Amino acid sequence: MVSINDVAKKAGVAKSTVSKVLNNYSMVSEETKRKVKAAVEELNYVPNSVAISLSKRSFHRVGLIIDIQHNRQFVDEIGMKHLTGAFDRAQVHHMDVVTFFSSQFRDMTANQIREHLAAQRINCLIIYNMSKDDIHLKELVELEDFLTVLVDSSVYNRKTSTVTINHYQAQYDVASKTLRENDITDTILYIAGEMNSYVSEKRLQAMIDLQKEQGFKMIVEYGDFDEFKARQIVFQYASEVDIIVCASDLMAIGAVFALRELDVFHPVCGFDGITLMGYTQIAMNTVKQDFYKKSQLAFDEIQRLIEGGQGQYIEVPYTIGIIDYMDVIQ
Amino acid sequence: MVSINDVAKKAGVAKSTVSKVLNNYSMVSEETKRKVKAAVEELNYVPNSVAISLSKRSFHRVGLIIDIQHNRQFVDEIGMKHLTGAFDRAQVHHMDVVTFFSSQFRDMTANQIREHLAAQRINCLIIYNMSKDDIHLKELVELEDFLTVLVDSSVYNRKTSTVTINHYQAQYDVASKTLRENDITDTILYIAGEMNSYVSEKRLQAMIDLQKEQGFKMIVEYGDFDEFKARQIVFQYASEVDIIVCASDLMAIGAVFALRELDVFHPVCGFDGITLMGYTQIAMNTVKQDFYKKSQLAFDEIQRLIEGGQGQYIEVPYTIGIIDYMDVIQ
DNA sequence: TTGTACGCGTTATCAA
DNA sequence: TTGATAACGCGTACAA
Repeated sequence: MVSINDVAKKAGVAKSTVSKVLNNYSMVSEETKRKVKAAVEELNYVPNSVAISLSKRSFHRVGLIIDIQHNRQFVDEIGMKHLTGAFDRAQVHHMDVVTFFSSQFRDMTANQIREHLAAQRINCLIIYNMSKDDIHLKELVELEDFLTVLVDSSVYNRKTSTVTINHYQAQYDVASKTLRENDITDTILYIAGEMNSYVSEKRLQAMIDLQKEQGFKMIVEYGDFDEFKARQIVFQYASEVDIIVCASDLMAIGAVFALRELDVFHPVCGFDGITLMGYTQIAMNTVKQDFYKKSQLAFDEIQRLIEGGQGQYIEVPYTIGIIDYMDVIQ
Repeated sequence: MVSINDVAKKAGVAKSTVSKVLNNYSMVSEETKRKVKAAVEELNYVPNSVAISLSKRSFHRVGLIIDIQHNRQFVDEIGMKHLTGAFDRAQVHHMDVVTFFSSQFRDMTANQIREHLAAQRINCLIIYNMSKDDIHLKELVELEDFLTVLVDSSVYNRKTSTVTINHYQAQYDVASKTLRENDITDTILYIAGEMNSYVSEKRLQAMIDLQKEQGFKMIVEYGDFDEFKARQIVFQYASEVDIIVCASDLMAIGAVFALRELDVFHPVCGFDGITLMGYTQIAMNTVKQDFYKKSQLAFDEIQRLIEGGQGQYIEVPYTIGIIDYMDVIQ
């Protein structure tokens, strides 16, 4: 490979001078600049980011922590959109990115995670869908050793921002819209997400408040964002309820398919606005959010934190509606 | 962060001794081993992989090159399975992994790509679905500067292996099975993949040979693996054909939905066995392959090449069948 | 069996 | 404005 020494030799200057040209130092003559740049061009020289990150104190490598359970079979389009959104911005900002699964860290203490990340010279973190069960990850965020952006969480401090939609309001909106559109709203089955997930908690709270306002009967069951569990919950309660509100589209799909097998109809609404919904050709209300953009925004927020900004809470917009096949294919 | 010096100090030995213990050198006393290991435990020491890769010649970092077009809306479950499969094995082998999109390299020459990768100290490559349009990527493979595994391609040389299913045989099998199961097989519409894709070429050849054997009429159109294009091709030819064979499931789904809108029925078959198919509840024959396992295997093959193995052509199994919703959810 | 010194590619600090 | 030299954290010949 071509190193800074090769460039220096070709340009007839010292390697420290090459470094100065490359990093836009002011105290360097136009003549040397020209020579160095010519040599760089000719040799296809690309600075070694590994060496830079070892040497430079201010070099930033971003760790992406996603929570994909690839043992489950389902389509994980959300994870992919998170990744591509972040990778895209990383390229623009010329930053290195390393991907992790949160499952890797489940058996580690906060300090162990910290050293593990530091050992890869990672100093920035984007954590997607951090659960309260990830206690050590949460601890890590509170240590404030890394510049962190949480996606769909709610913690923030000096060095930590959160990028999220308003899960409370969104759940409230999609549920109340679905109620308005239907006559019999006597009993509602709410299939919540995971017991210890930040977003699940907020969505559940919205349902509880809605119930207080409108005074319907509500059965709450945790589906753990698992399509199969949602399916089984529906088999259990289908006869007693009028409307089913789900905390995720995947569970909503599981619910609708279960209802079809039982040959009964109840209105169902979902949450997330995943593409998959378009293919099922189920017309249900859901909360549409752009995971790709949200992840891009999270990366830009990392950039802001690097530049010295304080951690903050950022709310991104969502819309309520039906996902149609035609929306999905173009 | 904790460095090897901290461990050495704590254990009361030289840092080179620590290094020897960590890398399982034989010439070291049980006593020092014990001391070093105790210090490592206590300090949560994790070796800095960035420094290792800079220093050690034999350290291996693997670049993953995937070809996701995230501008298109469709669900990209295949890409995600490729990534998770590779990440999984990387963890087992304690190797660093860096992800790239092939689109990043479209405007670069082979030499530029080489320097770009070398600058990140990458010496191994897994390239997914390399197209013939990626001429510079292909050139790069031929330079043999990297240990490379191609997934679903056909090139191989001393330093390059290919992991793939038998695309020719699979296309032949799924098409002839679909023909057998239906009476009217007068005219077939074959919606091929991309003009310059290795796999598309092989799949098309299978159809041409099948046509010679069975003597039906065949219309061939390129759908570029694009669901929307497949849809439009079907609108154009639906009235003239009896059976539609597609080179991908996504195009097959596009075809079926188009037929539904036209309110006509023709048998359709697909290729890949994606989970998405289960949600559409379309009962069609397709080629089922395990992208997750294939990617794991590709990573293990990298390991074999590292250990000095020669590049080879590896065929993995596939099955023909229908993807059912129940298969998909558990 | 253990410790010393150098190299990997880069940036940062000084002296020239 | 430039160039020599010391870090960064690690592995590894080679010397002790």
